[in-house]
Amino acid sequence: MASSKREQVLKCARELFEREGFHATGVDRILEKAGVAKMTLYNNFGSKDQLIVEVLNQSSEIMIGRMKEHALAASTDSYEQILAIFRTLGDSYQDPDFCGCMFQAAVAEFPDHDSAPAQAALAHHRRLTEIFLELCTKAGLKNPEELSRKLALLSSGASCVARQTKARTPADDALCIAEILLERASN
Amino acid sequence: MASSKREQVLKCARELFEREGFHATGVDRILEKAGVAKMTLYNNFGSKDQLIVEVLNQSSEIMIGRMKEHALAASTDSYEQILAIFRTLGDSYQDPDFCGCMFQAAVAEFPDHDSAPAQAALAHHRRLTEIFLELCTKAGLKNPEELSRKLALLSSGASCVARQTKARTPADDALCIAEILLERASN
DNA sequence: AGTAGAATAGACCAATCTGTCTATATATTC
DNA sequence: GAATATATAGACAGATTGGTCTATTCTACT
Repeated sequence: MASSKREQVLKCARELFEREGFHATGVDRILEKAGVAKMTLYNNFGSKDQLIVEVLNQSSEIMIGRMKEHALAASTDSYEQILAIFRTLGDSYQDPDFCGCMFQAAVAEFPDHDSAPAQAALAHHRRLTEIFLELCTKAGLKNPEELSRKLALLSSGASCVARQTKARTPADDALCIAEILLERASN
Repeated sequence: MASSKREQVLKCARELFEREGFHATGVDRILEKAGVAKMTLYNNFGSKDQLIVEVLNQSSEIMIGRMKEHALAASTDSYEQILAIFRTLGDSYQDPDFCGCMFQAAVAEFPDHDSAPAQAALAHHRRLTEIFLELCTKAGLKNPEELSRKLALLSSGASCVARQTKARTPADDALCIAEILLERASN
C-alpha cells in the first residue's frame, strides 16, 4: 500500500506538530512515531516544509468537513446550523487532539506572510469565512459579508483564547455573542 | 551603563522574536543586531528561554501601559474608555512593529501549558481581562465578569485574524461587536 | 518465477543551535 | 592610579537539525 505509508506519516506529523509545534518537532521524531524510514518521508513529500503544508491542507479539509457534517446533522435550517457550529466548538476544545489553532500556530511560526504555511493558514481562514457567508446568505440575514467575517473572528478568537486558558468558557462566550449577532441580523 | 546593554538586548530580541518567531531567531542574530557580546547576554539572562520570558513580560507591561494611556487620554468615562481601546486596535495593527499576537505566538511555539513562556502569555491575557473587568465594573455594566471575558476574546480574536489577513477589518468588526455588547449591558 | 518499484536501516554530511571558556580590553569607583 | 566589575572577540564543545546516499529487503504484478 503506497498511500497508507503516506497517510500514516501525515497523521503522525499532524499530531506532533499540533502537540509540540512545527519547529520543535524534528523529522526524526515523526519517523519514529510513524515507524517509517527517512527516505519514505522524503520520497513522498520532498522536504519538511512541504510536509507541513500538506498537513495544514489536510487538516483544513478535515476540519471544514466536520463543521459541515455537524451543521447538517443538527438542523436543516441555516440559522440553526450556524449556531450548531458554535455549539460544537466547546466540545472540540476538550477533545484530546484539539487542533483548532493549528493555523494560528502556523502563522506564528512562519511569520513571513508569503511563506507556504502562512498562505495555507490564510486559505483555511477564507474557507471558514465562506462557510459562514453561505449559511448567512441562505438564512437571509442582513449584511452577510460583514456578519460572516465577524463570525469567523469569533470562532478564531475562541479557539485562540481556549488554547491559552484551557477552558471551555471562550466557546460559550463566542456562542452567546453569535446568538446576539444573528438575532440582530434577522429582522 | 550596565542596564543599557540589558535593555538593548531586550529590545532587539523583542523585535526579532516578533518578526521571525522564537525558535527561528538564533541567539547569534540577537547579538549581531544588538551589537553585544555573547557573554553579555548570558550573564544578564542566563539562557535564551529566560530571555524569552523577560521579553514577554516586558512586552506585556508595555502593551498594558499603552492601553491604559490611550484609554485615559480618550475620555474620563469608563464606557467610552472601553470603546477607545478597541478603536486603537486597528491603528496598532498597521504599526510596523505590530506585536499584538506575540503571546499567541508564544503559546503556539511553547505548547506545554506549564512552560514559562506559556504561563507568561496566560498572565498577559489575565491582565488584559482584568483591565476590561475594572472598566466594566466602573461603568456599572451588567455581568462585568462575563462581559470582560467577551471583550478580551474579541481583542484576542481581532489581533489573531489581523495577523492572518493583514487587514484592519478585524479591528473594525471587533469594535462594532463591542459596541453592541456594551449597549446591551448598559440598560 | 522473475522483475520493477517501494521501503528499509543506518551511516553520513554540512549547517546550525545553545551554551561555555578564556584572555583581553574598557569603564567605574575608591 | 590601583582595583573591581563589566564587556569584548572569538574559539570551542556537544548536541541536533534537515537532508542525502547506499546497499539491502520486501512486496506486487505479469
